[in-house]
Amino acid sequence: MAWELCRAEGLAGLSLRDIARRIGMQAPSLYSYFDSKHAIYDAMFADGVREFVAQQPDAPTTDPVEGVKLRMRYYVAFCTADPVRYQLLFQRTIPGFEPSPESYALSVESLQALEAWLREAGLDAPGTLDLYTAIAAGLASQQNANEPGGDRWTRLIDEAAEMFVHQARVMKQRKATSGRRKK
Amino acid sequence: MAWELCRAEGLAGLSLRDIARRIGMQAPSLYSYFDSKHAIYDAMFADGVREFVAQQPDAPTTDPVEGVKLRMRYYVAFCTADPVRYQLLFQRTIPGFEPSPESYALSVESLQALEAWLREAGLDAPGTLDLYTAIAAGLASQQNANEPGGDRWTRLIDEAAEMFVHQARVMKQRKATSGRRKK
DNA sequence: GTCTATATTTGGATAGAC
DNA sequence: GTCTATCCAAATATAGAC
Repeated sequence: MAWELCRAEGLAGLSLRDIARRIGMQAPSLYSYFDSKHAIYDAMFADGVREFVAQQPDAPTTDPVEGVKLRMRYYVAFCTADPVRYQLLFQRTIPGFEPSPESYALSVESLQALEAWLREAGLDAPGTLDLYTAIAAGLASQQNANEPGGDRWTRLIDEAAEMFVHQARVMKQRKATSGRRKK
Repeated sequence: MAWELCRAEGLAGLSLRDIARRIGMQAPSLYSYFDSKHAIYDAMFADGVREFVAQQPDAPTTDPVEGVKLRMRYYVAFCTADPVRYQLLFQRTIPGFEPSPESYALSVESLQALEAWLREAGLDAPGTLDLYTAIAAGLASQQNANEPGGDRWTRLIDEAAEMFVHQARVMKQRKATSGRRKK
């Protein structure tokens, strides 16, 4: 079915009537497919995560800097391509909406995949994953909030990736050093 | 007047009735002070920016790492102390709301002050300011979205500050080098 | 300047014909 | 399964008494 159509548009302040009209239907027809408006949100949430995972490029763990650049570019492009989807999936500021456990599990999986990738790339000190998500989310968030459609922040991705990998290595080094010291 | 009271609570999905009740009034009484709900948003936006500026700590430009740590701690604490205020001021996802030119000017001023501070601290290569705001916003955004009230991201602030200053210096160095090369 | 009462609009959801 | 018609609740905003 073509529910993906409405995804590209928006829903933060959209009514069921608006959503329905965009896909050439009347509002009540939506209830043949979904129990409530939140069920629509949830389906879009799950759909968004699946698409994020499916289209994610393979990134080399043998060259962490290049790999992180690739991954960050993809993430930020995904977020800025559809700010409303970004809001639904990552900002979670839709009033009253929380994804169902099943949908949420999808996003947890995706995060674990990122964690595994970072480990494989040798970037696995505590806090490294969270630092990564903060940097990537920050670039996307600033771009969407202050200059949607522009590149004032997206053009910093490569520099940010280098910065992150450098810091991740420092963190790992510190961990090793303090570990030795403790022994 | 005590309109600041409602600021601490929330408004993303709040009605005028809710706002009014929190300050011990009835909804229509608000119209003695504001022309519309958006006018309330705008007043809260301006008020939030003013408070952000007023309470900002002095940070030493003589020790950029320490200064950035101080500033980032303050920014993230300000954002996480009141996620709804954060949404209103920095995420800008309140449906239909845009600050008035006068209110917006306040936030531009604040950003220019940050830029001036960074320059004074010697961190003034192109993109440095935007990298700073991305990192700070990313930490706040992730904390609020994924673990409101926790410290999973806030505890990374000092590390992030060190990382940022290091990168800012790299960027400045590169600029100087490429400048020489061009000459 | 604050209240009660109410107008007006809008949005989510249901009923029932086709 | 999609439509029209409609119900019901909630929200912004206004009118007018006090």
